[in-house]
Amino acid sequence: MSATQASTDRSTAAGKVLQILSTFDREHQSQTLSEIAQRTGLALSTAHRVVQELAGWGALERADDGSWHVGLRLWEIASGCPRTQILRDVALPFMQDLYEATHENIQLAVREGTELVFVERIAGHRSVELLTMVGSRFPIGATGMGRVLLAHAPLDIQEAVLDAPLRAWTAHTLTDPKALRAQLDRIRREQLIVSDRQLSESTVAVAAPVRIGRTGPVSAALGIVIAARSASRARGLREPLLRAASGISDELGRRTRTTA
Amino acid sequence: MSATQASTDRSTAAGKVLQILSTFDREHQSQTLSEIAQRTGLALSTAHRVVQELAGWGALERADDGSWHVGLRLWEIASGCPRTQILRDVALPFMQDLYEATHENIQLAVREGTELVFVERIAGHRSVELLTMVGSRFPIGATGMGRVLLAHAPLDIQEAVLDAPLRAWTAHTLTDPKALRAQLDRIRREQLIVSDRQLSESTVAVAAPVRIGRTGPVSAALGIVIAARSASRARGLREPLLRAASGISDELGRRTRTTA
DNA sequence: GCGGCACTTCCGCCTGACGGAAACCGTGCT
DNA sequence: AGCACGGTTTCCGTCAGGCGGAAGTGCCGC
Repeated sequence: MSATQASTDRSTAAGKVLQILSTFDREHQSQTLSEIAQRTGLALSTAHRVVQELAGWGALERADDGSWHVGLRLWEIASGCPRTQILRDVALPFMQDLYEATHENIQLAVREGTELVFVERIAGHRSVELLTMVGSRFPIGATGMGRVLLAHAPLDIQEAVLDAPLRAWTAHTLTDPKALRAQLDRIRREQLIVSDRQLSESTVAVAAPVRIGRTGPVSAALGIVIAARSASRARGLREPLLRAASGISDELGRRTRTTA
Repeated sequence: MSATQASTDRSTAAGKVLQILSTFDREHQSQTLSEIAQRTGLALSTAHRVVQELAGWGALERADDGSWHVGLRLWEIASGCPRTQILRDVALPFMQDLYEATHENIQLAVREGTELVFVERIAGHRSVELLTMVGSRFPIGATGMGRVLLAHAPLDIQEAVLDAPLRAWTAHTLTDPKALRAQLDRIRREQLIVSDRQLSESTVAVAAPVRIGRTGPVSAALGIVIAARSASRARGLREPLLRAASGISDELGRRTRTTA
């Protein structure tokens, strides 16, 4: 009976729903029933039944070509996720202003575990091509924004990241734990980081922490990403970035105080 | 069989997951286990088990005070919802420009059934207080943006809305089906609507359809919402709104062509 | 027509979900 | 301290609902 499912053991009913939903990741936003069955390891008939049920609820929708994708209803529910919603509501106007002042890519991200998740982004037509999009994940050590979050993360997280080998995304990526540790110290001192071509050869980022209230815990990172060829502009972005970040922090503090 | 499952039949396993997720609506973004059990009608122990499982997966998260809310993982998956994602990706830069030109509330919405769902919004610090937020639903007949979508919806939807009694949200809301029908005609002719205090006494909206390609099906509505007291400005917003809407339409057409 | 593919439906076996009940907290009141 | 209470967690016997193999359907393309 179901002998060899060592690590793939997801036999609970709720688990099946989650398994199926999880297949709809960045690379597979739209897939056929058989793909779903394949990727989850479920029997076709089982996948079919669950998918039908999810569809009946609006959690999945079917495209004209017969493939499935995440439905509007699920998006609605999920868009109420407080981690992102409060943050977005509060941050957007500030990001707005920042964009208007700089016309560069403005990004907002939170930490989950040892990864960075992008929550919101403002970009004009003619901005740099970015690897990142809303909802995508990156290892926390690889980007300026990630390092900001890492610098303020619980110690066990920091150690975990520093102990693991650091991947070199570009020729400039810091891979020496010592150097990274020093950089984290500096972030804590200066509340800011200028990150030069760490994730991609063509981009430079400036990033700062967003807190809950002026001195509260760090809940997100705000960053500006510019083309590496105009790296000289980075210096001028520090001031507006810090202003925006502390504006968001203050507003977050105000809201959570009254809410709680 | 399965004869009389009128409304109370929610006995499937996947159903329980969905029932629970559905409780996390606009008004209940954060709730305790007992609330969930109550609102779903599930036994406490059952709710507990399922919630635990969802939490194990990151679909739900627990706040410091012990209450539950939607988790980041679910948000990530759902943020891949094509209906909203493609739209947002394409539309944001244009909404951006539009905001910069007008400094008013810029909103983007899609239709689902006979309802309007807000997908994205750009708003400055000092903008009008709005009833709407990203992810919220409204009856499609009540707003300018909704009527734009209604005007281009399948006929059965149109009839369904026109046949049902129209709620008067304000003293100015159109409630006569004849008048509404005329307005829909006009929207189709002019590709634009100025909607005067239909949903709230304090706001006026200008809205236009967003298509897939220049002549494709209408997939969303783009709108600008301003304070009713500055209604005179509405006229000047028509041009930029139409420009932005057709910009988005063109870009959408381009992308879906290459993707498909 | 025929084989192949992707999806849908059927149905009997059996497992994993169900929920009542009881234990386990933390908190506030006396 | 003792107690009562609301919310949460664990346990476990019963049994209904999920499971998936297999057969049926519909749709190409050869």
